[in-house]
Amino acid sequence: MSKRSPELVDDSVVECCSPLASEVLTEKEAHDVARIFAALGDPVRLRLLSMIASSDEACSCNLEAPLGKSQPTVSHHTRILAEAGLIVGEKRGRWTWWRTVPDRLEMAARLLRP
Amino acid sequence: MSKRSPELVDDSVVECCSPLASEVLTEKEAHDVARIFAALGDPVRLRLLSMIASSDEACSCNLEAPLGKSQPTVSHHTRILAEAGLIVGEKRGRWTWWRTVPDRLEMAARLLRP
DNA sequence: CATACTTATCGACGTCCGTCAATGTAAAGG
DNA sequence: CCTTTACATTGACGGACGTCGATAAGTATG
Repeated sequence: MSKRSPELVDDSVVECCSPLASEVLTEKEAHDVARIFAALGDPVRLRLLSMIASSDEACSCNLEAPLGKSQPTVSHHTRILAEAGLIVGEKRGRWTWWRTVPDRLEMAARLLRP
Repeated sequence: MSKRSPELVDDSVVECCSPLASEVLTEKEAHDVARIFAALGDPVRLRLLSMIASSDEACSCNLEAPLGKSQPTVSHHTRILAEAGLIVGEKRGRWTWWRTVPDRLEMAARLLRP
């Protein structure tokens, strides 16, 4: 999909982490989890994710205008969300349709709340 | 507590946000929430938070060594976590004791999971 | 007070991030 | 084919971030 850094966040993270409080994160766990939260740590990406989650499928063409960002910028952000495993894109005909990955959101939530 | 940017994340955020999916975040909501997730988006801060959460109170003196970071760096990170409302520090005697703020973690989790 | 100790702040450095114009790529429809 | 459409990638720029040494500010103890 991309030449450099196709690197998705390791899937083992999904299994790995019981709530933060139960045990101290290792360095690797912290690194992987941080990438997920970092993806959530930008206002534009949060609104992007929010838009996708609200209408359970969204194509990029509907995202640029409400965000007020350029097409490359939107593409950049969808990529980061996708690499964090929070959304997935499916190309159908002309458009790419984005959906959230509930398991991933669930997993992130589980880290914060027992 | 600090000369510049004592600016905590607006508390109204705690009320504001139903799950991401239910309604598209406004720009302000996204901005405030992003600061919280951004605070979680660094491996060192995650381990820091994890350590504090595990032993429900921790003093900075116990944090530097296991993190392998300098004292100013640890101080920097505790400050960011505190400004995000995720931890609070209490000065008792010589040391500052840090605790997590369960409501904040709960709120962040609620955004991700209905 | 003087000293030791703990934490916060400052200044500097290198790196990463968000942004966009320009360009590339791939598919659809004539 | 060629044009149009949708999206990705590149390159560049400014700003934010993580880090640490040095230093300041605050607090216990002699």
